[in-house]
Amino acid sequence: MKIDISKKLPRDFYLNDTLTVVRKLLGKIFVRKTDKTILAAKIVETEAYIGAVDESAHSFNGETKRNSVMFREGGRLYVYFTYGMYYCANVVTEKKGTGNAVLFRAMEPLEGADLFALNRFGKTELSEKEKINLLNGPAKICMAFGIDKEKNGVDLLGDEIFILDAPPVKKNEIAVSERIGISKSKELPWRFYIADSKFISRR
DNA sequence: ATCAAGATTACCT
DNA sequence: GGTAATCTTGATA
Repeated sequence: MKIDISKKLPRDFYLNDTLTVVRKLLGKIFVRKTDKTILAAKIVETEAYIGAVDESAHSFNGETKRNSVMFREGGRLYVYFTYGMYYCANVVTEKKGTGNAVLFRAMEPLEGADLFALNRFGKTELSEKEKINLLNGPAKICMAFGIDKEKNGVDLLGDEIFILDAPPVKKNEIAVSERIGISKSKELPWRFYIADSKFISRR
């Protein structure tokens, strides 16, 4: 797969309404470039977190040291540490000060399978089940891409981590549900995924 | 200063 | 389906 920088999503994409961005991100290509390697995957599952009304959003009680990136202008990566051992990655949305973001929950590997495999399982020969499990959870994505707190706040309009445009997923191919793994504001139907993808997280 | 909870995962029966 | 692992953060005192 060729990486065409001209297709990088522009700032305006991220400044749209969060519930628009959370759907439009489905099908887009998340990319991390390092010196010699390119990692790329198709986004197949996302969740919206909207600070003003969402008790489960990290930003709900206002800005803190941990969540400060959520309050910056849309288009940056918000990476947080949780459960003592995992990182999860979001993209910040909307204008500065709003405290909104979209969590990446699952992706389909496109480029860099060997490095994904090494980062996740310490080997390159994977079973079919392991191949499916490479990126099908928010912390798995960070493990596979090598994303940790060093990447918190990185601008997705830069050259290391960015998202490429791709044809939109048809509305009737997008499924909606309640979000996973939260205890507050559970009723909000803000999880979106490509209905027929094998690579979504479960539970 | 102390403490409980957590946007999870892997492994168990 | 159940739970241990593991530790930072934010809230409360």
